[in-house]
Amino acid sequence: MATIGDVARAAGVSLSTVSYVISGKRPISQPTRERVERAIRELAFHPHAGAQALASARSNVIALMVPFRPGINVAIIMEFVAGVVTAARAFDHDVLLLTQEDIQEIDRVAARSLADAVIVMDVESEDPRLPSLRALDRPAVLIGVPEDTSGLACVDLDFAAAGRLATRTLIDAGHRRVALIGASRERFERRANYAVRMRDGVVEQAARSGLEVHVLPCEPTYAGGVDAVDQLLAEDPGVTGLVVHNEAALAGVVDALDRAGRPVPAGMSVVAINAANIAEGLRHPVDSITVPGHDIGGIAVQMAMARLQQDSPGETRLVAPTLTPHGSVAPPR
Amino acid sequence: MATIGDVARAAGVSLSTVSYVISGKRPISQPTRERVERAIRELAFHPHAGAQALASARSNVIALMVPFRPGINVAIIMEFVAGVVTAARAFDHDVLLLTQEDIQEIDRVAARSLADAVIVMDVESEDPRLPSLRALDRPAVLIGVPEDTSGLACVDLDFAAAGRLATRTLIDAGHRRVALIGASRERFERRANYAVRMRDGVVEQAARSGLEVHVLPCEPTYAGGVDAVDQLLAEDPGVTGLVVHNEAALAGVVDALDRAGRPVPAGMSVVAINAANIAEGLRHPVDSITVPGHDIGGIAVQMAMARLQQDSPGETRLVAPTLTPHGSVAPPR
DNA sequence: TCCGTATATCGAAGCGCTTCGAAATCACCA
DNA sequence: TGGTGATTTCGAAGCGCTTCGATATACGGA
Repeated sequence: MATIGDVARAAGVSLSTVSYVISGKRPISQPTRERVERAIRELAFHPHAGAQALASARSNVIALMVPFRPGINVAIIMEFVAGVVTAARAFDHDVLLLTQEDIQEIDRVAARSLADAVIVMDVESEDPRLPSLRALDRPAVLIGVPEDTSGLACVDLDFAAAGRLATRTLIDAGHRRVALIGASRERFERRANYAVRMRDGVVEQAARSGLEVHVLPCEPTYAGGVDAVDQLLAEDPGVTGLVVHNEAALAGVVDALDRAGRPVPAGMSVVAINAANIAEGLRHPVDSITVPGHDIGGIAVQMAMARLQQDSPGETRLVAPTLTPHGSVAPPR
Repeated sequence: MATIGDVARAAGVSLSTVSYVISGKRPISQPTRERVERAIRELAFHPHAGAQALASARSNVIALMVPFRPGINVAIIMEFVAGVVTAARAFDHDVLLLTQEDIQEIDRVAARSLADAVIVMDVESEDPRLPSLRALDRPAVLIGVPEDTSGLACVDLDFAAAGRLATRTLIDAGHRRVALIGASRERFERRANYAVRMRDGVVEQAARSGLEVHVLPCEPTYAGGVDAVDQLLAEDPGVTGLVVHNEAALAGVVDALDRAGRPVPAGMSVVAINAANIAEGLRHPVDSITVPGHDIGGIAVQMAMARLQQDSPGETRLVAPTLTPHGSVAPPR
């Protein structure tokens, strides 16, 4: 494996000149630079990551903490991850994978100077990792918005806006009785921020039109969706517009509506919030606000990089939702 | 951030003694070791990863190349990843994430000494990465089995055995007409090894009982499953046992059988191969051979670690399948 | 008592890079 | 022609750790 010394010898310059050619931190004359670059190419030189990290106090690695606990929405997680990796590479950084099982991993990675910055996914309202993250001596970016964001950098979909958008779509189509099939009761009880913000958005938008919303928590399974529909139609058969914020239950919801003689969209208009590539796999495709996981992951990296340049104050960035129609919203009959 | 020098001073020993206490590569007397360990604890010392990598020529990092291309089975990917990370941490290694977009990433990571070993997921029969992997100057483990495994370390589910097991389950229940709804035509045409091996296992097991198998490729969507069932029932209504090796289509298959008056299991017995946590989300749960992604990921790490100790010859490890019944197999009516 | 052997610890070199200050070179003008 | 400042390159120190050979100490046997 060639070293920077080999390159220097081949190009007939000093070690430091090669280093400056690579980093661009000092001006190097055109001819010298060309000789060095040629030597680098010919020797297929790649700087030793450890040596670089040691000398420069920068690892060029971002740590990414991914939730692996069961029940998590895998598709969307993968999108985030892909977005983070892609963006990180664009900044010439690599991504180190951490699991959520052990909070201490954050500190270990920082203390060992393994990573320059940390991105944490799936942050909850009262996340146990918040103290560590606040105390961390390097940039941290949270995907998800905790209750108290002071001093933190956060990014997420604007779930309140998504709730409003979904609801407005139904109302604009003429629906006057609207329901929300949301996250599981457990999520609401733990005050999972996305679930709460979403619900508040739906309720608020409906209130603007003088409407009330029937809110049903729902287990994140096919059966959960079926149960929620059964319950809804029993308690409130006049509902004609439905917002579904529960990806795993969506198929069950659609099927149950079908079997109840309320097929989408003739018998029930539906708007869902979910990961991309879900809406198409259903018996009846559903208008969707997809979580732009790739974009959000990219923004998280940008925020981390910015904070690596200069430490910035806390900031929460909420990405605006967009709705993709699939013909599941029709006027009420 | 404390350095090993701080620890040495605090414990009143030399630098090298601290290093040997940490690595255990030379015997250190009990009292000395205790003093050093106390100093480490009190200073919260963590060795600098870059310095360690530089001095020891070992980064303690495994690179993991994950497929992010669309259409991939996300759930199972996540299981692999989780298995790899968990196992890696058990060996005191971290995991660096690479995407499949760029083959050169493997070489870059190796040349920079960023990773000690590489694990590559979703390897195809004629994978474009095979040359790089064969030429690599450090251990590589493939998840998936290419056509020519010479000199390579591979691990995967034993799909042929899975095919035999699924088929035997149906035959033992009394079924004499059996079909396979498999991967997409495109997968078969590209000779995706898992698709082919699975099919061969099914066909072989059936042949042992003197039976033939109706094999249908199937698009990996809900609609694909519906289409496959329609086609099957049209062409071969006498089929009573079905093996489904197409996770995304499974829901469509089950629903289509339902609507065709052939509900599972009364009208059709079904065994599926899929990721865990899929079978339960269906209208009718289905007997499943789940891909043990977590285990396979762990084995991949073990293989990499073993090859870090001493280079071993090529080896392919196939994990035996296990079937979890969910009541979707009944005697033919 | 002295030597050989085993055990425990030390010291220094070196891993491959970055970075700072200084040296060398050059152009230009007085 | 010498001096000045700007431009380009060099040299050496140092980042924090590992590891090899050497030293120091202890112990048992002759």
